[in-house]
Formats: sequence, C-alpha cells, structure tokens
Amino acid sequence: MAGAPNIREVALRAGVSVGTVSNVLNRPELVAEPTRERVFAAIAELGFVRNDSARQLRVGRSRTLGLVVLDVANPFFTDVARGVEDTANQHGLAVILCNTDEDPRKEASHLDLLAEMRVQGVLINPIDTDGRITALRDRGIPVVLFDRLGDPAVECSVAVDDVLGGRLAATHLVEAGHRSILFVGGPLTLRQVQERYEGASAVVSARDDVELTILTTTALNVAAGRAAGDRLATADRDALPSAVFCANDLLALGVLQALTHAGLRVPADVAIVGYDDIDFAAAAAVPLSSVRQPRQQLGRTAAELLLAETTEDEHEHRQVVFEPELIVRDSSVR
Amino acid sequence: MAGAPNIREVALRAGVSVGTVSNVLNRPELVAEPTRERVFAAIAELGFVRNDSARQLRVGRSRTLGLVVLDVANPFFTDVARGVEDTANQHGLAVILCNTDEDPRKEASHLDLLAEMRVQGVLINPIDTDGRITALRDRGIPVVLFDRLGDPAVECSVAVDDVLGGRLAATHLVEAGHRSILFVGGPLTLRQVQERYEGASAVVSARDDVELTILTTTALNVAAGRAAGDRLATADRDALPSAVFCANDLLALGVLQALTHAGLRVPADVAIVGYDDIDFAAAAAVPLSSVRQPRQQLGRTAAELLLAETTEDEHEHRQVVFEPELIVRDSSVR
DNA sequence: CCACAGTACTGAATCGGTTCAAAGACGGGC
DNA sequence: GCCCGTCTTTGAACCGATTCAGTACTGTGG
Repeated sequence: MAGAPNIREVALRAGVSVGTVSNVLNRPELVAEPTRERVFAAIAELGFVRNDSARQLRVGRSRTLGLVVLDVANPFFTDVARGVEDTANQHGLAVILCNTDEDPRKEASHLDLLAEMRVQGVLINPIDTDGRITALRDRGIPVVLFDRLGDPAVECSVAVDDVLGGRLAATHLVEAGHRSILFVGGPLTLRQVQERYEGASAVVSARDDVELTILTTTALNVAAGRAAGDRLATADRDALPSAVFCANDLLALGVLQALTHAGLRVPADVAIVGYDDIDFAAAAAVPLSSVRQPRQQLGRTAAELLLAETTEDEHEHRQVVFEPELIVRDSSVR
Repeated sequence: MAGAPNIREVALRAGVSVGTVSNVLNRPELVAEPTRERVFAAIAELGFVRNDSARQLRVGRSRTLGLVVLDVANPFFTDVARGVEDTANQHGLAVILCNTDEDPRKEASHLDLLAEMRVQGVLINPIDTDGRITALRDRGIPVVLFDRLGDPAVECSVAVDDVLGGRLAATHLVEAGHRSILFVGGPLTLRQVQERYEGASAVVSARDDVELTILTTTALNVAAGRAAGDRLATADRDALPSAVFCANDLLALGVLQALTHAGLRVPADVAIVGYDDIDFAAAAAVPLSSVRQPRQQLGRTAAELLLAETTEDEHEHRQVVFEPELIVRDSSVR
C-alpha cells in the first residue's frame, strides 16, 4: 500500500472513477474545474506517480528516443547529444544514450534493448548497416542516421560533408607548402574515416609533387593517438612526414602529446590538423587547427527529422548535409 | 499484424501455450529441449521482440537504472558514466543518462520521469537535496549519491574527499611559494565546490602570510572559465593573484586560455591548478597540474552499491570515500 | 496394481493505465 | 412539461507478458 498507490486508489480518495483520473492526467480540459482540483489534491496526498509501463502498454509506444553513439567520452558526441536532448525535451521525450565503443556486438545488443522498449525512434551513427536497422524499421520504429548519409528511399539522415572536410584540410596543408602528409585514423570501416581520407586523397592525387600515406588506428581516442604519435616519433627521422591530418581531434591531441613528449616541435617539425573542432582543440598545448562541424545543430536536426517521421502522415525522407569549415590555429602554420 | 507479433502468435505458431513461450524466454531449463527449439524457431520466423512494458508492468520494476549528472559535456562525468555502464551491463541493466546542467528544475523533471519509469535505482550527483530524493526512496527506489557524501542512516554514497583535494592543491601552491591564491569556482551551492574551497581555506588560514580570495562562477565549464580569466586579465595588474586554483579542469582550461590570450604567461605570471585530471588536462597548452579522482571506479562502485541495495535482504548503507591525488605538471611549477 | 514423485505443459488471473461508448445532469427553447 | 444539445462522468474492455495452481503423463517402488 505504502509502496505505490495506483490510479484506482486515487479515484477512490477523490470520489471519482478511474476514467476521470486518467482524463485529469491526459486531457484536463475535459474535466470540470472542481473535480480536477479534488483529483489533484488526492494525487498530492497519496504521492501518486503514474506507472509508465502500464501507460506504454496501452498506448503502444513509449515517450523515449534512443541515441546510439560510438563513444560518449568524445566531446563531439556529447555535443550532438546535447542538441538531441534539447529538441527531445521540448517535445516531452526522454533520451536514452547508448554507447557502442565502436563494437558491433554492443551496437546490436543496444538496438535489441531499444526495440524491446518500443522507443519512438532511434538516432544512430551506425558501425555496420547490418539487418538490425532494417528490422527496427520493419517493426515501425523510425531510424535516422546521423553523421552518415543513408539511402534516401528508406531513411532520413543528417551528415556533414566529410569528403569536403578532408579536402579542406589537405588543401590547407598543401598550400602551406607541405609535400608529405600522413593521414592518421581508423578503423577504415568507419565511413567518416574513409571519406575524410578520400577528400584528402583527391586533393593530393591532383598533383604529382605531394605524397599522402596512411597510418591506421584501432580507435578514435586520445590513447590511439598517443600510440600513433609514439610510432612516428620512434621511426626513422627521415621518414617523418611534414604534416599529419587526423581523423578526429582526440587522435590529434594524442599525436600532439606524443610528438611533444618526444621532443619534436609542432608545427615546426610536424604540422597537425584535426577534425571536429571540439572545445579542447583550442585549448591544446599547441592550439589545434581543425575542421569544424555544427555539432549541436547536427543533433537538433536529426531529432527534428525523427519527430517529423513519427508525426507526419505523408513522410518524405530527407537528407540534410551540412558543410564543414576549416579553423586554422597554430598547429599548422609555421 | 506485420507491426509486432506478440507472445500469443508465437505460441500459436509453435503449437504451445503462452505460458510455455514465457518459460522459454525466462526459465528455459523448465522446458524440454524439442519444445524449446520449436519455440525459438517460431520466434525467429515471426521476428518476435518481447514487449518490455508488458513485462515491466507485470514484474513491477524495470531493467534500467537512472544516472543523473550535472553536465554530460564534462569528461569527468562521462568517465564516471563509463564505469556505471560497465557494471550495469554486466548485470543486464541499461543506463538512462540524464543531464541537469546544474539546473534544479531539470533535475526535478528528470527524477519525476525516472520515477514514472520505475527504474531499479538512481545514481545521482544531486544539486539540492530537495524532497524528491526522499520521495523516490519512499516509493522503494533506492538512490545512491555519488561524488557527494550522504546520510549513512538512509543512503549509500560514494565520494572522493574534496576537502583533502582542496588541501592538496593549496599546500602544493603554498609550498611553491605562492602567497596570494585565487579560488575560481561556483556556484557555491554545489557541495563539491564548497568543500574544495574549504580544504584550500584550511591550509591558508593556518598561516598568516598567505591570502586566499574567491571568484565565483555561474557554472563549471570552459566558457565560465574563460569569462573568469578575462576578468582577471583586464583587472589591475597589481591585483593579480600569483596562483589560481580552479574547482575543476574545465574552468582551469578556460582560465588558461583567457590568460594566455591576454599575453600573460603560465606559470611565470600566474600558476594554475585544476581538479579532476581529465584526459585533456595533460594535453593542454600548458600541461595542467590537477587533483586526480578515480573516475571510472567511482562509477563502478556507485553502481555496485546500488545493485547491492536492490538485491540484499538485509542492506546496510555504506559510505565509500576515495582519496584524491595531486598530479603536478607544468602549470604550477616555475 | 496402486501410490507417489517428478517432469512438462496449460490457461486464466493479474499488473495499472487509457479509451470510448454510453449514461447522467443540466439548461434553454418552445 | 418535453425535447434536444452540451458538458461531465462512468466503467468495462483492452494492451501483452508473467506467474502459479492445476492437469497430464511417465516412471519407480512396494
């Protein structure tokens, strides 16, 4: 009894039927003023809290939305999450944040869980487009891809033009006089990584006096960056590239740390350009040049597309592409 | 029909009763091998996904756990979250991450939502201990405080000794010869901020040749730190403290950026010590001295205490206190 | 041949809101 | 006094999985 009063006890206390209590909660305009107040009083006295499972069971869907990201520790994703949350909260929805650590198995198990929860929709930065996403959609749960373009026939997506971003970074480095550029990033199965490389590659292959090599990493975090930096620092000094372009800022910060630690100077010995322009890029040991993406807006837009898909009768899938912007700081100018 | 097959349709297809399907799902050892296989086959063919609301409604509680933090964009909290997630996932629980932005209203609305969801428990770094936490507990939902000690009579809590942390930082600065120290942090209603100040204050007031002043901020992020740094930089040069101790690393990074931008040298003109030792502290423009906390372990321990509270018959509330550790880097040594 | 234990399975009651057809109350117009 | 429309309230059906008392069947020991 003390445990959790239900709607029946509230009805009893207020001297009305359960239907009326439910109406007070969901469509208060249907209930006469004095009755409404009696019900509110009863709710307050008993400390009644609606049981969301029961509500969901009847209504068929929940008031939550799933957000599946590669790495919560990456400020890029927390900024996107912030944008998603803003929009979701405005519409009375809660966000369930799931972390995949770039592991397809974790991704799968999170998606299964979200399916069981009957979330209103899922925002995901997918690792591999395996069948599970299609399965969700078949079950009537809309899925919006973010930071990755999808097939406009079946899904909405929001992305930033990663090829352009790669091109911006490479163009900047080439124009600054660099002739041997190393791309650090991975795993290459991540589309973002691949496309950023592709953009850089396009710029370089248009000229025959610039060399682009690649050093793949197993993850996109600071530790992986440090490891890559250490490899560079211990390698043959002549083999050292004159510039490094990293697939994201965490890698760049790691590389920067390792190179500095090994006594190399940035940008004098090696220039660095990162990607994402997270807040910490500007505060780095050597302020980091980086390709900026509209992070919060990415999240907001993704959430809006998802909401549109759940509410519109005639929904047409949209692809939104934002343009990245190069921010030049000390790490790439001699 | 295509929408979402339920357990009844699975039962029909497999030629068994709904009870048996449920048993296959929840206590497979009770079901004979061949039957079990028929049921699994039916589940696969129909693409059946259990409806978690129905399950929750019947069972009375969910398989989720709420984590309420001040700021998801702060790496300190994402690291704690990682620890919580590890432990929760090991026990088949999902984590709902809620962000309060240090706003009591958002905190309240998130707690209301978690109560409606009948989460198994809540891990919270509370802003104000208003009645809502007690209300949750009255309703049978255990609440564990983290990064903050609670009343051991009613709740478990995990914290790091913030007074000691403040003391470590201040002692270090005083021993390095600093005689005018500025504490930057706020709002002071946050216990962490208050206690870190208290620790520093205790060290300073034990001597009569050191002066400690305070500059309160409205938040604990990089932007607030930059604002504080700007105020310092534009103030009278004689009024400049010789060292700044910040309530967390985000503030410290902001202060560092603003001071450097204004042409002041760190640590020559002003020394800085931060708090949390987030990954980015080591990668800062001037590698930041900081007070390190065992972040992931904090999260893991908090989750374990919560799980203990939900499973043990005779639960005794525990208080776990970790000790912080001072990491000295360039920002505080001349 | 019966009693009994053990195993495998059944099916109806149950959790707690939401919804909607229908009943009731009330006032105005004729 | 009666009819009709509007506003308010009622109460039972319903969502889908879980649970448990009970049935059916098999094998064992006396």
